[in-house]
Order: sequence, then structure tokens, then C-alpha cells
Amino acid sequence: MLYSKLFGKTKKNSKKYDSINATLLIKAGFIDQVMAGTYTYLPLGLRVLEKIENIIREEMNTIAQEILMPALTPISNWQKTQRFEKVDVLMKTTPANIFAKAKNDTEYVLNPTHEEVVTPLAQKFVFSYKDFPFALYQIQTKFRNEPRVKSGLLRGREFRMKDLYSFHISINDFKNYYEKVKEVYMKIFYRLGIGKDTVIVMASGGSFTDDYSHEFQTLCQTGEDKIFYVQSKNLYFNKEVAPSQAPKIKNDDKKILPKKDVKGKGIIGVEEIAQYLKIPIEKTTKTLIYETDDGRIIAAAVRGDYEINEDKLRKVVKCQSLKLASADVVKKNIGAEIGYIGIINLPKHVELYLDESVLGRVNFETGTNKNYYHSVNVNFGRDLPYPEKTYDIKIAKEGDLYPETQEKYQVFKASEVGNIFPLYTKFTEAFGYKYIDSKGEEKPVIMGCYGIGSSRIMGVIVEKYHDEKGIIWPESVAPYQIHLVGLDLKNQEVKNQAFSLYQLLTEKYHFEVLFDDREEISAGEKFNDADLIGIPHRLVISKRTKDKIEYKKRSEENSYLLTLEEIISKIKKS
RNA sequence: CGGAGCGUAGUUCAGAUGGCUAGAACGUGCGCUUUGGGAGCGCAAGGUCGUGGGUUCAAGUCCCGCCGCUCCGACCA
Repeated sequence: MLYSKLFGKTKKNSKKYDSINATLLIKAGFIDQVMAGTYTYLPLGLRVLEKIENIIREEMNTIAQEILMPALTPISNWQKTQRFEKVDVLMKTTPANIFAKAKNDTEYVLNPTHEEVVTPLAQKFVFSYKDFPFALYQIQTKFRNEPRVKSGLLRGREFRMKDLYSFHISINDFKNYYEKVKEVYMKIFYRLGIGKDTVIVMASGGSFTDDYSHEFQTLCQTGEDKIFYVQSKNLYFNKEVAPSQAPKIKNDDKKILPKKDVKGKGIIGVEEIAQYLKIPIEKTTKTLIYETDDGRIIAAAVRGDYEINEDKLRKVVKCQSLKLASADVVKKNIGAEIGYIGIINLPKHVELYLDESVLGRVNFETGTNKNYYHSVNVNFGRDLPYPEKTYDIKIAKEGDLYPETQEKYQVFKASEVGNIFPLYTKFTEAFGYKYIDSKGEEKPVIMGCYGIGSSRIMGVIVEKYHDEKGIIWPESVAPYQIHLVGLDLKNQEVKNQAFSLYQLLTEKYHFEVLFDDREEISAGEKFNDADLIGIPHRLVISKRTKDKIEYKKRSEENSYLLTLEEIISKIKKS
């Protein structure tokens, strides 16, 4: 490719964004922003995206078959799985104006994921146990109504994703496949240059299952997720599922003090209470009242400096769903206003679940369940019985211990590049997808889904591989292998030499070459552009290079005058 | 959804307290000079100041609505 003909050149004065990937990819001419979180891939950017997706495709083809599903789906498919009302990032299309409305007033879902398409698809074709297992994947544009887009390609409302769905007739077979996908995913991330920094993290299975799902997280300073690492076990947890044990309060009181009720009308929330009572926030107790879907009233308490993890609580309480009780429900059941709720004087019909962080304190505070009063210097064994059991129902935070080994978590920032889910029969049941086994009986089909965010990976790679001058692409995804810079091109002899080298490299050796053939541009500007664009190998032809060629790797400082043969062997080796 | 900032040339921005015949740099076109780390000179083209309303003798500037962008937080099956 002649750089003079390339659409989408580098920009000298380009806006600096907070995220490196947006700043560099826009400045270097890979992408152009259309609106927040929505980009055009320019020729250079599209080459990178396609290289990423082709690597994913090559590896996927070893374990699945490629299809392409539509972005639009009838709303009814989403109603069948109850997700039309529930998925909080779901988008749909409507006709834009009265004329379009007059022609066709149907609304469609813009798919954020494709279980609602692939499950009925499989159902149309595969009925017999003999045809299982099978797996289908696609690489396609997804739509999610994210509340806030940010960080260039890392989070948009429209993005590229590879999604894979597998179908099985036994749990065992499914689990084997699930593990196989883990291996293939890691192979993909290694080929993309981010393998050594990508870890498998246990995450919530969401509404599908109580099993963990698994996230592939690339460690990265600008990452949006925090992951918790247990070194001795080599385990990573997503913040939402990390088992947590609170570290003990420092310098706790030695002497047990008499319990005292303090009136504090309007003093609500642990920060305010701590301030008002002049006690550290760790001495306060945060108690929330929940209603379960089966009609129970639950009180859940954590130490004041923690938050309740509703996912963990739901599992402990053993219910399908729970919601924070309204002011009215609280008043009716407890007899006090929200804000004075605590773990003492609770009515018998309210089930109390204590987080382990509530224990192990001397002289702590809690609401009294009577209007406007908080109690201080409360102690287990005197003011209320020692609980028979405590739980882990809090959101883990930095400094927490992994309960099993008592070791402190190491916490890393990371960006999620892949996610795999055991779905079991959640979707196949919704669509009534059954197969006929060898005895002629109908059985439900077991399913898994597996995603890789290909456009996000492009952003993550830039976040990880760059310096102050620009991008440094890994070989496997670079838009071109060689950046050939021609200097002194007004000199006919040098020009001929440069063009014949370009021809040789592309036609004889079949390299992908970006040739900066611009005559009016100064050497400094061309070198700066080359560094910004970040192609791995740079060659220079000028009146100085004579019968040699200057070679420099983007990732290294030094350049060398070499022969063509030497250069070719260097490039092939790397 | 909460908070902050912003919207002026193709791009990045400057235009206290209202007085504008709206500027600069980069980019673009032409001419000359120049070619190893973002060169120089000259000339030129390029704007209903996001949008709708209001205040005023006078609005890019002040007020209100809407739209959009950036950042922080919440959220992210």
C-alpha cells in the first residue's frame, strides 16, 4: 500500500482523550469517532480488526462451525425467555418517522447476544441424540445500551464480538467442552500478544446458574475491573463473587463499656452516625431489610465500612430474587423508620443474617429498631446472644482476606476480553428445545455460551503496547508487517531503488508493506508517522543507504544497515 | 441515573466584565525554498459561532429549553 494513497492519514493536532487507545488510534488514523462509543474503522484499523478476528476464527474453526446471524430479531423471541423486560442494556428499533411508520410499524430487538436466535435455529435442525454435540459461532456487531460509554474501543454501545454456543446431551460432555474452550481461548490470547497477561477469573453465573462463569481478564492499568488474586491457590475472583473476610479492627477497645441508647433524629447512614457519635465507621453496623420473592422479610447486616452483596445474600437466604424493602414495609414489619434499623430488638418473624464482619468487635453501634435511637457500646453475649452462624454477604474490598487460607488478596486492575457461561437448560427450556434419546424419550438440551470482544481487544492491545511516540503492534495483528520509508525521493535514482524494493517485498516475498512514498514530506515527519502507526519493522531507503537498507524494529532503539537477505531472515525469525 | 466541564473554520483551540468587520495554529490549494526526527517564506480559499426561544440599542459572550461531546461516580445478565 502506498501511504500517499491511503485514506485516513495521521493527524498532527488531534484531541487527547483520557484513554490511550482512543488518543492513539484516532491520531494515527485507525478509527474515526462518529459519536460517543461509536467508531468508523478506517483502512488501517479495519486491517487490525480483521487480523484479530481471523485469528479468533482460525482457532474457533477447530471446535465449532461459523454462521452469521442477524442483528435484528423479533421481540417475541425475547419475550419467550423473559429477557425482553429484564435485560437492562437491551435496545430495539422503531421506525424513525411517520412515513417509515406507515410502511412498517414493527419494532425489533437489536441483539446484544444471540441465545434468542441460535436456540430456535438449532431447534429447527437438530433433534436426534446422534447429532450431538455441536457448536455454532459467529463474529458480528452487537448492540448494548450501556449507561455510559467510555475509553475508546473499550466500551461502546456498538461493538464487535465473537459469540459461540455449544449444545450437549450430557453435563459431562458439556463440562469437557467448556474446559476445551478455556484452552482454545488462551491460545487465541497468546496469538494476539496478550496471553501472558490474561488470566481466568471466576465470576457470577448471573441469573442462569449458581455455578461460576469465567471471565478472561487482561491485566491492564486502564482496565475497568478489579480482580482479586489468591496467590497460594493461584485463583482469581471477580469482585462480585470474591469470598471475603474482613481484617480485624485495629486497636479495638480492651474494656467492655455499658450499653447506651443515643437519640439521633435525622441521623441516618453509617457515615453520618459515625461522625455524630464520634466513632470510627468500623464500629457502626449497616442493617438492611429485604423482601424475598417467597414473601419472607430478611434483615442483613454488615460492618459499617462494607456494602451488602445481594448476589451472595440471595444464595445464603435461598431465594430466587430479593429486593430492598420499601419504607412502608419496613415500618409495618419493624415498627421503625429506615435509618434506625439494627440487629437488636428485631421482631421474631424477621430472619437475621449477619456477615462475619459484624462479629469480633467490642463496643459497637447498631440501630435499635425504635425511632430515632441508636445504641452504642453494644456487645455480643451481653446485649444480644452470640449468633449461631455468620455468613459472607458483603462486597469484597481491597485489604480483605481469602477466608480459606487467611491470606490477603492481591488486587489487580484488568480489562475483560472474554467471558464464558454455563447456561445448562435455561434457554433450551424457554424454547422447548428437546432431543430424542436412544430410547425415543425427549430430554432437554444443555447449552453453554462463550464470548470474545474483538473490537475491545484492539483497544486493550494499544493500552498495553505503546510508548510516548505511538503504538507498537504485536506482529500478529499489525496492519502491515513492514513500514518502508522512502527519503530523498526527488532523486530519481533513490526513487527507483525504493519502488523496486517495494515491488520485490510485496510481489516476490509476499510481505504486507506500507510504503511511505510521499515526496514533499520531511524525514522527521515520516519517522514520526511510522512510530505513531506502530508497524513492527521499519525499512529506510535514502541517498545515504546506498546498496544497503536501513532496518529498525519499532520496539527497539537501534537501527542497522543491512542487505535485503539479512533483513528478510530477521523479519521471518521474529 | 447523580456530579463536573465543554460545543466557535476540515482539525485542535483562543475570543474577562455584552461593542465582532469573529482570530491563531495545524490541515488544504498555488508559488518559491527545503529533505535523517513533526522545516521556512509568501499568497489564497475556508464560519448562518450546536439548536430553538428569551433579555438588550447591541448576543459567540447573559438567561431558559433541547441536542451532542468529554471526564468522574453508580451500573455493566
